[in-house]
Amino acid sequence: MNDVDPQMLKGLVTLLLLHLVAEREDYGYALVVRMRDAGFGEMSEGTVYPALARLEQAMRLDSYLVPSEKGPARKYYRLTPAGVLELERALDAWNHLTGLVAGLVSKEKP
Amino acid sequence: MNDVDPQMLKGLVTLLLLHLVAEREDYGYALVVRMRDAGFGEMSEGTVYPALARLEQAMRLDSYLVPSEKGPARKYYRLTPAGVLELERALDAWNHLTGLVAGLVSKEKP
DNA sequence: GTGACTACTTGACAATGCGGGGTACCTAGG
DNA sequence: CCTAGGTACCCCGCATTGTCAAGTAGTCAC
Repeated sequence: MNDVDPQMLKGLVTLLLLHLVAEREDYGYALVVRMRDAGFGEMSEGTVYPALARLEQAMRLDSYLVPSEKGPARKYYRLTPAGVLELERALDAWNHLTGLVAGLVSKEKP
Repeated sequence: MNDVDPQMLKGLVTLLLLHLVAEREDYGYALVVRMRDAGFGEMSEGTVYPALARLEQAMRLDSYLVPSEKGPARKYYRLTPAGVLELERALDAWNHLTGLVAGLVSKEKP
């Protein structure tokens, strides 16, 4: 019932995609579905595909095509070593950020 | 020693500013300093002032000038009723978001 | 061949953080 | 006087990135 603020998603998509791919190599459309299932329903293909392309161009991911019985070939993504590092970095940044915010905001019930 | 990912800050500045002003009515420059002290050193005046202006234009904040002994007049900000609601909404969105991410990411120590 | 589902891509658009510069006021040092 | 520095505000251009809509294609069922 709750929407996620689109602006708050910025920079998070990277973290999410790297994490999902780290869990299991997958292709774009499936990643969209997995994010939808995880509660990020607002994140549509127009968000995910460009983000994947950026990550690939930045050498955090690489890809390989796998033919599908049901439709066009699927482009699977896999973490590069740089991608693994980037995932750690992004996770640290996220934890750091949530820590800071929690420290600020939770002054009403100490 | 850790930088905050600029992209992850998007949409969060609003929440932070509303929260800080809710804690204590304050003026722009002081808010910049308070954010710096809170660990958001990257958030410069170029970020805060426009954000405050946006919030005022959106009727979440209103402002009044107070002369200062040390420099130009200070523009103090105060929450409007809509600002209070917006703060709650932003806080809910933030908690919702961190909850979703935590649910996704913390599968390595269940 | 039409429709539906899968799958990827692209483009115009908008929001917003960042950096640098600009204005102005005051105090203190030379 | 004039310069430096701290306070305080504002604005512009830039880059990043999410959104929405449209487009291309393949497969399958009717």
